[in-house]
Amino acid sequence: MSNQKRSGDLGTNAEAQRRRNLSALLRLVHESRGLQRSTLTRLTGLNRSTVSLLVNELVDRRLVYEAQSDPTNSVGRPSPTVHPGRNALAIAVNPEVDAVTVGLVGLGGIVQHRIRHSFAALPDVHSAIDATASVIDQLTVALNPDETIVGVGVAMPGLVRPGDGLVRLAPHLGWREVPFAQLLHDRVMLPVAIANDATVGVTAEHMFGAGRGVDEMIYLNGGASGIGGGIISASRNIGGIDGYAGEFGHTSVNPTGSICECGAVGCLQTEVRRDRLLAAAGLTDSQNEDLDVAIIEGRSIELRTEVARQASFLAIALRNAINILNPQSIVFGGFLASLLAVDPKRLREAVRRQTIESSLDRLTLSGAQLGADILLVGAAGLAFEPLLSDPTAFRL
Amino acid sequence: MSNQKRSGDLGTNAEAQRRRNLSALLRLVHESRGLQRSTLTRLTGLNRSTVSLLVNELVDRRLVYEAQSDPTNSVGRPSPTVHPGRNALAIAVNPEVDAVTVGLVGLGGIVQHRIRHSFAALPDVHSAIDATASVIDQLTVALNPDETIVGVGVAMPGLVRPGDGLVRLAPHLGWREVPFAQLLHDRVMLPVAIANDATVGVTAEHMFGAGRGVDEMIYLNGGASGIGGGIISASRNIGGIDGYAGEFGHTSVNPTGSICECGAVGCLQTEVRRDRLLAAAGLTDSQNEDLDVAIIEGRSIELRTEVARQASFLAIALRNAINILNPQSIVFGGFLASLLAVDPKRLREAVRRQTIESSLDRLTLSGAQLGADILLVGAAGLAFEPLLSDPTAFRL
DNA sequence: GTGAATTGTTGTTTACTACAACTTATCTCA
DNA sequence: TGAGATAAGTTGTAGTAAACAACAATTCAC
Repeated sequence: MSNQKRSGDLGTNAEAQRRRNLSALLRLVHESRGLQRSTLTRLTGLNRSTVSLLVNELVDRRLVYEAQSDPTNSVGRPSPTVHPGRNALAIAVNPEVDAVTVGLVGLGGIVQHRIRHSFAALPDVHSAIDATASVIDQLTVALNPDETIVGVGVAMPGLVRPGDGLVRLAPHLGWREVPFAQLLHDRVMLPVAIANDATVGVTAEHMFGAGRGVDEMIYLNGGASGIGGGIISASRNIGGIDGYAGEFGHTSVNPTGSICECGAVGCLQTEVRRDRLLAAAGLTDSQNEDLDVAIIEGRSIELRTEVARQASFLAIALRNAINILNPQSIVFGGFLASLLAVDPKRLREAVRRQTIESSLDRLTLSGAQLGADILLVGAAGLAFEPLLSDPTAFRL
Repeated sequence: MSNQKRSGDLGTNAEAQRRRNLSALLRLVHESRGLQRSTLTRLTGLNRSTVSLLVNELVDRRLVYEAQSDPTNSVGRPSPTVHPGRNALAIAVNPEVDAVTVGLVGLGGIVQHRIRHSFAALPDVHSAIDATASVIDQLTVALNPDETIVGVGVAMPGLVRPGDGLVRLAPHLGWREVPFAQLLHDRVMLPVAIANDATVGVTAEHMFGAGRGVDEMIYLNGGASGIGGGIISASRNIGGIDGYAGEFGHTSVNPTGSICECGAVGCLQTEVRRDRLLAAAGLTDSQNEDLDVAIIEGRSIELRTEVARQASFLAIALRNAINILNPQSIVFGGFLASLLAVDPKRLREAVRRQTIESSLDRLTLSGAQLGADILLVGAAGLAFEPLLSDPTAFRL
């Protein structure tokens, strides 16, 4: 590559300008899953003729395609709709304790295939890599010749070092200092990007779910293994210096509470736990699909009491998050969504009592919208990132 | 103004490119207080000849000036040093309960004059505006003819709505819904920008103080009226949707603590308080300059006990902040700096016990460096922002 | 004092977007 | 049904900004 000039530099030259403009257009098309060329003109502020040239370049590169728009009943020449191209695909991977899920995802965040490979026992790194790689092979073999995998994105339940994708610690998988990205790359020979699962989740909800159009949001997910979170500010992910930001599960809500695996006392995730809800509901671990219904129905006094107890601890964590980050939206996933849904007013009121009035004015609390696809969509977003930030490097 | 194209748009045209490059150069010169042209070439990645043209344009606009560099003992033609221009000045304002401080600040964050106007009693809005405006008049009358005030920046102890600069609530001044920016603008006929004092403080420490070169930092300031904070992530201020982010003083550290003026229980600032330290040190409110020395010396058992107690609550707040934001640096101002300085290892150890190991690896805890100037430097930064982001609009 | 190294300067070239004029497609209303 | 209005795609030209290359200036090393 002869050109030294990359986006890390502060200056902008003509080539960088075109890269930026193509990137802006492709991102808009990706995030909206298709919009009119005239809308692109308005949103970018670029001249009509320039948008025409740039869109044509994206069409040439097969990154987008144009189609007639639905009749709009308005005067003037109809503007074609620009859709995300169907040939650029990403592989999304989500390793868990009992399975690895691999998805094939298109631009626009559309999950086209999903394959879940179950494990009989907690997988070690090599069997996880083996399984993942063989599922990826299976997916890539089935591709049409004109379809291209631009990369692999992994949503990892653990702490991941950005840059090299080293998994510092994945407590529930029992992994420590595992170069997962490198290992997977060596097997599938595709670019591999990794991030924490909650980080990936917040990006997905921000782009395609409950956080659309929201610039400042927090995502909190409650799973079997604890509570994870991600932060979006100014429409960008807040990762912190090592990518470990968003660990709301380890914030203090009860200084007299029990000891967390992290060593601290009274973490949010030692007090707000799915297993306690399951126990209060009289369900076993395998019945966790029934938990949401049980919570909403408030089946027993024990369950209602536990729900109320956990909601009050959750409110403390929310108070801290709100006072620190002043978000516009907090989105709840997993069983936390049920803790909200069972009585949204109660949770909101509990938070209201603890926060500065103004901070709550424009805040919405809501459930995640992407369901089972959230981590696949988010992981695919990691894989698409190089394409979106520099479309000039890709021609399908 | 005939050109509709402004930076809010996503697209980039030639004019925007030049604006961005001039802005990048001027920011570098401002933040470094002077660096060599060859360094600018390296940092921006632009061509030598381009930097030459752009710097000349900034010189023409009197925003920077060039001077011979000190001999460097290295081969090659010496590169001149580009210094921030001396003619562009900002007015910085910091209203407090007993006085308003007004400063005259140059590019590079250099405070040239500081005038403190004391109030006999808590000022109402109009007397505060009157006093501020008259001090500003006093400063502007004394200017040389070639010096220009580019704007006024205000560091406000309270919640400020970005955009229109409405002061939603300044509890200690007793102000509520005060259009301070508008009122001051009407009097001095200069652009007025306002932000919360801690927000302004973190920007100042980030640019010129303990946070230089740090991309992810938190600033926590302990004053008579409580604890405020500001957040920098990816080198940008995190304000939240209404600019109220960073209110670490109202995060929960003690669910069984006392009731805060915000209505919640056990806020950091109900437990970590300057007045309790003064009382434990046997000092009156007017002796607060002696407090820092007393804390460091550990004058009495009462004081040492209170310091230890407050440090343990501070550690809980830090734990939460670290787990949420994963900062590289936390900078302490006011009496919090003394709570750190009296035993940095103890505080760090208390935090270590509560946080994920990896999050602490690269974290530094340190005291603020800018001293009394911090709010003036930060407020001036608000006023300089339009100049820095679009130097093409200014010619002095 | 000569050569190597680094950087400023100048004239030319290249690339990208804006602009203006024209064309196309749709709706409205007589 | 057709003229006019409106909106937007298309095309050729122009303008602007940065890169590039060659040269000049300055310093150090030997």
